[in-house]
Amino acid sequence: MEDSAHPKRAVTVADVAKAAKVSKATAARVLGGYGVVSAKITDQVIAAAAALEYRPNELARSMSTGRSAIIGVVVGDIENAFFSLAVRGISDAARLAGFNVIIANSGEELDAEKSAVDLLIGKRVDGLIVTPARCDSIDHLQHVRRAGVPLVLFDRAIPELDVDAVTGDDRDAAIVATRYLIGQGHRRLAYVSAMDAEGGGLTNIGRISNSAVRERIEGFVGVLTEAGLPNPLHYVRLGATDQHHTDRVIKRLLSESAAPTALLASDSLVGLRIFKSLQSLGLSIPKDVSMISFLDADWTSVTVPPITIVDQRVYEMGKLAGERLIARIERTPLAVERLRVSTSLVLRGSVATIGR
Amino acid sequence: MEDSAHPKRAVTVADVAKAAKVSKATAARVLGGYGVVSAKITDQVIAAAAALEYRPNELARSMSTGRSAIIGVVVGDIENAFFSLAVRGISDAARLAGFNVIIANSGEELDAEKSAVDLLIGKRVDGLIVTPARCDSIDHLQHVRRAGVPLVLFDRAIPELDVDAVTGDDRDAAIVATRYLIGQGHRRLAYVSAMDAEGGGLTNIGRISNSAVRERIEGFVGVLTEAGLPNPLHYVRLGATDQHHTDRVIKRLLSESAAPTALLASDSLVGLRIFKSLQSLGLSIPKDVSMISFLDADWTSVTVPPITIVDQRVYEMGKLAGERLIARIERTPLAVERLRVSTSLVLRGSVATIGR
DNA sequence: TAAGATAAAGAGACCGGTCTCATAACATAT
DNA sequence: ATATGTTATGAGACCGGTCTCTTTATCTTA
Repeated sequence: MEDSAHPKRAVTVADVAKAAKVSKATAARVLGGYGVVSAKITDQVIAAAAALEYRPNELARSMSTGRSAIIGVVVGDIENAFFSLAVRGISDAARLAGFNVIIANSGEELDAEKSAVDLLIGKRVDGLIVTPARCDSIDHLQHVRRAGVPLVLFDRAIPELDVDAVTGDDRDAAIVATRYLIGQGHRRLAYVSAMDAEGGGLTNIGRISNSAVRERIEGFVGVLTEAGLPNPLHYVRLGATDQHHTDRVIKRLLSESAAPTALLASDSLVGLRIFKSLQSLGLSIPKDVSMISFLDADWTSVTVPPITIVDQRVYEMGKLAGERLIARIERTPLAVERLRVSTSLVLRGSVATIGR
Repeated sequence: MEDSAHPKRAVTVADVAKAAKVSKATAARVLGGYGVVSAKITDQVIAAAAALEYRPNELARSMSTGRSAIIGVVVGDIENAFFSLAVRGISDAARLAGFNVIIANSGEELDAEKSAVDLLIGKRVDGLIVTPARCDSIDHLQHVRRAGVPLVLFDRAIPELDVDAVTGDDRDAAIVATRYLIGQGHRRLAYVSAMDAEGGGLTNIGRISNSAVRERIEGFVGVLTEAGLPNPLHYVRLGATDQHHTDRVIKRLLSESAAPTALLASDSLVGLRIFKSLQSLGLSIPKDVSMISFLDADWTSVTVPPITIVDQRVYEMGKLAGERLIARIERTPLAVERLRVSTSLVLRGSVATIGR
């Protein structure tokens, strides 16, 4: 009984060596799978290791080799379907190459992101995939580079940082979705994002610190402008951070004199909140308001009507990021680039055609 | 340029010590935050460390202290909302206590689970939370205990293994849901699970290797038996592993002569698949068929009708598991126990009252 | 002012692997 | 028989921290 009371020093190569009556170096060669050892001795060592239930101490191994076979991932919020799908893609790529994954959550907060990065560097991960919360604070990321740890940005690019990035083709996605809505006869469209509304209104798109958000808004605004629609910036609304705030944003938006007839949701969480807001306002989709959401989330296909979405192929994005990072870790010579994963519009039933 | 070309040996305490003109031991005391050092020397060392951008090597630290401040988590499938919520609960508990989390996926397969456990033990995690894929193969888990690593089981208990477990109150949940359906006048109910149907039919409940699944089925069958309803085992259907298989299971089930009027889905993924199956069969919920799903997933509240669910409070389960493990790691004296997190039935609109 | 107590800094072993280099044993060539 | 090469094993340094033990400097107190 009380197994755990005796912390029972773990079995080491030295123990195995002694049991097999060989030197530590020889036992290590067998157990570590390197160097040359005769068949007879190999068997002895393996038998001894099995008898003692030897398990290598990966920590010690990492210390001397300098490689941990771990890749670190810093995401905004694991609970978000976007990230959990991405993580699966990354994990799959990692496993295929013999790497493991440590996940850390930033909660989209810069400080948490910094300490997560520090911690993972401290654990001597072989490489890092980061979803930067902001693209204007890059000291900690530059330090990663200076430390010689390969880095791949995910979902958001930072041009000033000379490093690989895997993102969706956000501008294009927004353009396609917006054009589609205009094609269906909509003339007043709004883009709703969960980004924190610092100060409230949006004045300068260029200042948006998150490239994915910025590019989508640029695409959206660009199409509106190109179509000669008035006051596009007015139709970009931020701050849909939770159900309560979303309700407020949507309510205000729809009670304005030139209320939009179609809404574009920046991600599936915002989309779900908007859907619920509309539901609670007693509005029917798409009769009263049309909507399009980003990300092919579970819920979008079972609502009435099912939601037209921009499919981001997040799993592929994650896999690509993982593969890219591993290529860097293995020093494959590659130019630094931004990999864009194309998106596609999946038409379902949440967009009405407006008569002309 | 080419920062990463020079792998640039990381800065160590020795480097900092040299720069601060003190001994390695003294620098280590300052940097490691232990022992006693004068204010003046402390400042010198801190300044040197900052100038050199020293980052402690946690690997080395773990080697000498024997503690890694990491807890390992082996889950069935991160992509499943159940697990990603649980992981958030675990992570939150961990962060509060200064621990980090490594997540490994088993894909609900025993071999993958074994190697994940081995790997995490190899990384010298301070403790382990495992969702055992099967409750009848416990060698690898027993080895964890023998290695002196604290272990907490999650979602599924294994009585033969004298170790803490955090689960939902699965039997009770199934009983409450089943009784509710019967109370609404249903007389033919089916329980549909994603568990692999080895050989097809279910013959012996006691043999089900997953305690959560078994207890729910026991609860379900128990209530049916108690209500005098015929042939309860016949109404337990396994193998709803993907949309295709679920379609087949549901189609067959509903085309039988004594087809059920209500379905109980074992988790939210199965629930979603059932919902889609019913939709594609042109059946209306709850007019044609009633259903209840486990887990308060996103999609369940936005369907028409919204789905009545058994709320499992997964976040709390995860948090509890994390806290329990940390208590074990810190050698808090506690009796080994099974912690059951109670569930509650959330009535929405997917269950019809059948006239009598 | 010398003896003892106390505080601060240094020296070096240790954790458990990897890996270089030295050595021993044996085979082949001259 | 001696020189040379090849191969298997052993000895021990090293990775970057922690931590014990020793030494040195400072402070009391008689």
